[in-house]
Parts: sequence; structure tokens; C-alpha cells
Amino acid sequence: MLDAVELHPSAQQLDSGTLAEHVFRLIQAAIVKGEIAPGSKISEPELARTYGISRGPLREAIHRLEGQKLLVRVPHVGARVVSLSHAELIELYEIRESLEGMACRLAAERMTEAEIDDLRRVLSTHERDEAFQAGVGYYQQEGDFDFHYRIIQGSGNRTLAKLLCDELYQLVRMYRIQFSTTPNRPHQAFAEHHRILDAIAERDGELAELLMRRHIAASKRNVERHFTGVLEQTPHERGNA
Amino acid sequence: MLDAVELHPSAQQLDSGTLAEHVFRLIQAAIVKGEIAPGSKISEPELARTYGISRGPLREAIHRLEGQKLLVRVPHVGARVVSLSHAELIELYEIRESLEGMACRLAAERMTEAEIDDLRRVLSTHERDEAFQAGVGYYQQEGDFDFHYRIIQGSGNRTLAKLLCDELYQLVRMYRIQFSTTPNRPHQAFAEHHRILDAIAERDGELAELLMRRHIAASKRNVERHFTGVLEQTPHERGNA
DNA sequence: TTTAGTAAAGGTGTCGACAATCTGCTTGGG
DNA sequence: CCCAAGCAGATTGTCGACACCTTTACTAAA
Repeated sequence: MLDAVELHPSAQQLDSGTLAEHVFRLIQAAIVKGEIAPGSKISEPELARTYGISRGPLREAIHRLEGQKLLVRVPHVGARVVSLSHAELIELYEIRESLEGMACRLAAERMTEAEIDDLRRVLSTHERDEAFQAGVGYYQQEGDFDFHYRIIQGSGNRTLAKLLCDELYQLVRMYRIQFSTTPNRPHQAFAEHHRILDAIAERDGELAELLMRRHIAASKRNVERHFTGVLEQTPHERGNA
Repeated sequence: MLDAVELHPSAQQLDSGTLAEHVFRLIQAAIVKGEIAPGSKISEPELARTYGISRGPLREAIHRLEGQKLLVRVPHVGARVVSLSHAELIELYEIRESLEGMACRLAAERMTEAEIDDLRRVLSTHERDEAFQAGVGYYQQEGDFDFHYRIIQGSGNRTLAKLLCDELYQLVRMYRIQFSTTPNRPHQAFAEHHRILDAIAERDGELAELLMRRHIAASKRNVERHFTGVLEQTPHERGNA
């Protein structure tokens, strides 16, 4: 499952100082990358040994992971890595359609010219990426190197940015990685990103919102295609498989 | 500040069994009702004594309150009751406009006739409420007796319902109570609610979404009026006043 | 008088141990 | 042979204590 991780004495001080914060990031990365299988059970004593900490800070990390919807906790039973059903995944995309659509409209109205230039450079980087050229990948970018992330930050609505980037982002990223192996999708997504950027550069908020909503709807349909064929399995079975 | 609360031996077992869950609900109610002032500091030892529990479950309750955005925590410093700035409150309303607008459209498409009848009864109850007749109150309803809550539940998008009702709802309610003393707003809000209900009953999703967005925008303007006059104060000053 | 430094006090972060609860298996009965 | 009840093991929930950090008040020097 997971190799034992030694916390370097230096690493303990870094991040934001607390062990809970550090372990939180480690487990978060492990879940998003799929190193801990979706649906698998989280054992507090085992993880505590793995990371060399006590259960106190580990429990805090678990609570924060639950807040990011990466874990589902049941009282007196324990926590499991999330495994969204088909319906729940679609619901998540519908929420993103609404929220990121709004963010995109605001970004078109409020982003500075410098920020738009940065966004253009991000897209150029993606275009030159070798994984993208090969037709696989693209979506593995994170944070400031991610197109969606940048637009949300550019919306100027900090509350919205906290909601999308701090709470829902890692969950979206987890499923991005799971579904990243669609033949033609990367090139299509890049073209859509480019059209969105053009709308933002022209300060056309209405069009930018429409294009972003369509872009996410296209991703949603892409996910739906992945689900056809594994419909018989429950999320739980998929997780433990 | 807060009277000492005795946990009845019976109450300890109820709720969902755990002390953390129980204390979580108690503190949540105290914050939403304003019994703990916005911006005031949370002392773990003090609250632990107040509720007669140790710091362990109390810290879990604090983490969950932070997840509901009712507390803001700073590492090595502590937690404070949230006190939204003018800008943050407006941002929250913009997010609600987008999300509840979508929920209302979905509700118009997917609510059952029985659920619509229930919603009609909720509105009737509000109309007969004496606080409403007097021109004050109205908004103190909670959960299933709250018009917005019911519509979100009726959207059929359970992920959206968890986001709005489990995470943002108590924060919205907290400010509803703070701003509940506007002269004419209750009657206007009731009229808007009625029009929304009509659109839902006619299964006109597009209109229902439009009306809900306008309704929340009107509430936003109402809040903005409240803020004119206390603009010199920072949120922190307001909180400790 | 103001400011920098320091020390004490309070508070948060972390730990290890105990108690209550759930899970899975064994055992007995139908 | 199957099902229900009880038991053993493990896990989660809770507690009290200690270490480290932050804050604040006090002292001293400019």
C-alpha cells in the first residue's frame, strides 16, 4: 500500500510548522495521485506508524481531508477514500459548470492585462508539453500552471476561489488523473481553452462564461463515456478492486 | 459570555453518539444566534470547561466549525468567530446567486407534486407567522421550514445540497439573523418567494432560476444598505464591540 | 517618553494510554 | 445445513499531561 515515510528533521519545521499540516499534504497527494486506492479504508494506527506521528495530528489531517471531500468518515467506523458514483461525479461537474462559468465571466471583466499574458503563457507551455504532443496527459498540471486554477484566481472573488481551489480542486484533480487517458480529449480541450482565453482577452464576459460552461459540459460527457462499461460495479467494488 | 452547560447523561448518548458531534452542534447554534460575538476569540481550555469535555473532541468540533466557515483558525494562535467583510459578504451572495439559481431551475424540473405542495404549505406558514405579520423576523426559520432549504433539497443534486445546506447554510443563516431587522424587506421577500413557487409549479425552470437570482440579488442589495454607515469600522472592530 | 529586549504566562500542538464501540468469527441451536 | 447469539480482536473516541510557540507585560536603555 504505502511505504513508510521518514519525516526529515528539516521537513518537520517546513510547511506551516505543524505536523498535522505536513501529513495532511502528504496524504492528500497520495490520494489524488491514486497511491491510496479510492474506496479503501483508512486505518489510523497504520497511517500513524507510516508517517511516524501520533494519532492526534493524524486525526486533524483526516478531518481536513474530509473537508476537501477526499475522505468519507463514518462515526465509530472510520474513514474511507472517496469513490464518487457516476451520479455524484456528474453532479460535481454541474456545480463546476455554474461556479467556474461565473468565475470565467468575472475573470474576463476583472483580470489585468498582465494576468491575461500569464494565462497565455500557461497555454503555450501546455502546447509545448511532450505528454500533450503525444496525445496523453495534459491535465496533470497543478496550481498556477493549471488553466482553470488561474481563471478562478483571476475572478477576483476570493470566497469563490477558496471554495473552488481550496476545497473542490483536489477532488476534481483526482478524477482528472483517473480519466486522463482519453484518446482525443487533450487536443480538443486545448482548443476550447484557447477560445476561452480569446474571449477573456476581448473582455467578453458573456461569451467567456458560455464557452467555459460548454468546456466543462464537454468534459462531463467525456467522463460519462468512461463510465459506460463499468456500470454494473458499485463504487465500493471499484474501490477495492 | 457563555453559561456553563451541563451535558445531561441522556444527551450524551443522543445525536450521533460522539461528544464532538454534540458539542459541535451546541457551539454552532451559539455562533449562528450571535451568543458568541463575531470576531471574538475562541479559547480551547475555556470552552472545554464550559461544556465539560476535554480538548480532544472540542478540537474536532472546532475543525468542523472551520469547515462550515463559522470559525477562522490560525496555526499556533487559535480560532476566532468569523466576521465577514463587506466584500466577502457580497461575494457569498454572488456564489449563492449562481448555485441557488441552478438549484431552483433543477427543482422546477424535478420536484414531485407532493414536494411542491409541501413548499406551498411552508409559504403559508410563513404568511401566518406573527413575527412576519408585524413586519419583523420571517427569516428565523430553519431547515425544512426554510424556503431556500426546501428548494435546494428539491433540486435532486445531492452534492449541491451537501455544499449549500451542510457547509454554507449556517453561515448564511448567521447573517440573516444579523440583518433581519429591515423594515419592509420581509413582505417583499415573501412576494418574491411566492413568484418563485409559481414558476416551479408551472415547471418553468428558466423563469424559476431567473426569479431566484433576482431574489438573492435583492437580498444582496438589502445587505449593502445595512453596510452603508458602518464602513469606517473594520470587521475586527465590529466583532469585539 | 518611547522603544527595544526579556521573561513570565497563557494557549496551542503533540503524545501515550484507557474506555467504548464496531467487526468478524466461533459456537450453539433449530 | 443455515441462522442467531455471544465472544475475541481491533479500531475509534476520549482523556490528561507535557513541550513548544505566541502574546503580553515589565524592565531598562536611548
